Amino acid sequence: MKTKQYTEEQEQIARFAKAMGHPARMAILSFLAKQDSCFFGDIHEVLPIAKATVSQHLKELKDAGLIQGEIETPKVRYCINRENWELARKLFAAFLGDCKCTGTSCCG
Amino acid sequence: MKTKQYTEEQEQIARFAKAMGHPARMAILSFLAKQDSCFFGDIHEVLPIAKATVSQHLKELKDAGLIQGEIETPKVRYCINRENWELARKLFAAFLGDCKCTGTSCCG
DNA sequence: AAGACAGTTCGTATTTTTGCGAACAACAAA
DNA sequence: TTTGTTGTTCGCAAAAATACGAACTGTCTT
Repeated sequence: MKTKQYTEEQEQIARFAKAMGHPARMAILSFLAKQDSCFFGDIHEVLPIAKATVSQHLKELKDAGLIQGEIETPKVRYCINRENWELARKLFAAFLGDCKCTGTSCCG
Repeated sequence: MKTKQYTEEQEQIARFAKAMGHPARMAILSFLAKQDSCFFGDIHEVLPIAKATVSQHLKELKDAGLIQGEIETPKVRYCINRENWELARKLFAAFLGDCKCTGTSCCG
């Protein structure tokens, strides 16, 4: 049907997935997931990109809800947003675990 | 370090995530995951976008390895690529299940 | 007041993504 | 041979993503 939009769940997973859809952002998330928290500078240090670009990627991850940051003058502390991280974990697990394809009439 | 690249795992998750990072593609994957397989026309029918656009999204999902398609003249049958789907399931589960953040020194 | 420090924001350039209609290809049916 | 059916590909336009240096903000330190 041409009128129907996408479900809220599809859009939410797409939002999370889009945020995770860049190697630099995956590296940031990996780095943050390994510890309780860290500063912008620590993140910048392990990435091969300019600080302005790091800042932009952090903003996107924050907008997607996967991380959060707070000023700890003169630095900025970033960490995983545990609540949404858990939501993402559940959504991806449910979605990817729900394939009905048996292969019996499948391509290949 | 400015010289290091991203890990293969980070790039692989990013590839899958990028493919899933659009509502239309999530809708396609949802639709395909519900059944063994279906034709292009069935997919086009449930999406609010032009067939050329649907074809493009299908191509991206295929390039990412999440689906596969085969000609069944005069139609084209699409289905989930079970092998990579399972790989994606494992990668996302491992990644999202591996957060060390305790909240003890976390923002918020 | 002047610097130094830690990040963010701005302006800009390049590339990629998204979307569509029109044209096309392949094949079956009339 | 002409027509119809099913999708893909092409060409284009608009929007978004990516990346960077320069400039800026706010807060300490001197």
